[in-house]
Amino acid sequence: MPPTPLSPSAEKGLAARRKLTSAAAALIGELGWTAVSTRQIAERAGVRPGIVHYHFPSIKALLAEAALATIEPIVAAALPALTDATPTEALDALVQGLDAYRGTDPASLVFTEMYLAAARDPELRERMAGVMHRFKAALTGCFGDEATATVVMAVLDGFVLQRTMDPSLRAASLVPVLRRILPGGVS
Amino acid sequence: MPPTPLSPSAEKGLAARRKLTSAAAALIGELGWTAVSTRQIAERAGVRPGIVHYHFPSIKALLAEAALATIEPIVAAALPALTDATPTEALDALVQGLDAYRGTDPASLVFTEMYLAAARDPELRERMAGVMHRFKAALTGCFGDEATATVVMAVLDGFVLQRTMDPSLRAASLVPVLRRILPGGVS
DNA sequence: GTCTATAGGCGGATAGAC
DNA sequence: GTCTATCCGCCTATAGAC
Repeated sequence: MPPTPLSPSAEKGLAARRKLTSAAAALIGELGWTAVSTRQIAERAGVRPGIVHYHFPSIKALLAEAALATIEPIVAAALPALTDATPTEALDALVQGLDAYRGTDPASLVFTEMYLAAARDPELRERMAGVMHRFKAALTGCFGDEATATVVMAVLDGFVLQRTMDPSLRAASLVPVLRRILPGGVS
Repeated sequence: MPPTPLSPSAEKGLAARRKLTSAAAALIGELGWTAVSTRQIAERAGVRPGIVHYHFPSIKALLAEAALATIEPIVAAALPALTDATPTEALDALVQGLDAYRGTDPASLVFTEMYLAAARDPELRERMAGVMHRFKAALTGCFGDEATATVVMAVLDGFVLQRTMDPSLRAASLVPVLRRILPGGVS
C-alpha cells in the first residue's frame, strides 16, 4: 500500500514509538530482558520517562514489540537463500550467515533472551513461534524432512550459545560435519 | 576427606547457605537471572532478607554459586556414559538424557540463563566454561574430532530452545539424523 | 560468627495537565 | 492526541546489635 500521509502530531508519535522499540531492543541485549527498565529505555531514546506508558500499555508489551521487530527482519532476510536451494547450497548460506552471530552481539542476545521470555509468557511464545515456524518450514522444504530441519535449527541456536563460551569457534568449521547430516548422502 | 565435625553454629550457617543457593537456583528458572531479588530468595529459603548479604558478598555471587551448583552435577552425571563408549552408544545415552530437558523446566532454564549471564560477566564465563569444557572433552573423545563434538553440543543446547517453541518435539526423533553425523559412516 | 533494622535509591504505572 | 509529575512499593547493601 502507498504510504499514507500522517499529521505532524501522528508522525511525532510514530517517531517516538520507533525510537522506543529500538532503544528497548538494544537494552535487552545489553542488560537482559528482565533487567530493562522503562526509565533506561526512555533515556536511551531521548524522551521523558513517562512517555513509555503513553505509547505502550506496559513494559512487557514494549519488550515484546521490540524483540519481534528485531528477529522478524533477520528471519526474513534468511528465507530467500533457502527457497529453491539444494541442501548443500542452503547449508552454505546458513553457515555463512551464522558467522555474524557471535553470541555476545545484540542480535544473538535478543534471540536467546526471547526464547527465555517466551518460555514464561504464552502470548509471546505464540508470536515468536509464528516467526520461527516460517523459518522451519523453509528448512524442511530444503532438507526434505522435518527431523533434519529441527537438527539444523538446533545447531544454529546452540552454536550461538557455544560461542559465548569459546569466541574462537568459527561457523565454517561446522560445514564438514553438517554436510554429513544431509539426507541421501553427500550431494 | 572424612566429614569434619562442625560446631552447631557453623552447621547452621552451612544449612542457611544451602537453602539460599537452592532457592536461588529455583528462582533463576522461574523469573530469570536478572529478575531474582535477595528478598525473594530469602523468603523462599525461609530466612530473613538481610541474611543473604551475610553469607554472600552480593546477589551476583549468590546467583553464580547457585547456577554452578545446578549445572555441575548434571554435567558430571552425563560423563560416565561417554567414557569408553562407542559413538553410537554415546549418542543414544545423550538423546535419552536429553528428554528430561523440556525447555521450560528449571534445569533447562538455568542452563540458558547462565549462558546469557556468562556472556555479560567474564568471571562467570570462565567458571562455566570450565564445567562445559569437561563435557566437550568427553564428547571429543567419543566422536573422535572436535568439530563433531561442537555440533553435538550445539544440538543439545539448541534443541532445548526449540522445545520451548514446540513442546511436542521428542529427542528420539533426532536419532536418525544424528546417526548420520557420526564420523566414518554409520557404526 | 550470626543476624537485623534501616538507609538511600530505583522501579512501574497512573492521574491529570496541556 | 501527547506528555509530565507523582504515588507508592521494592530493591541492594551496610552499620551495627546480639
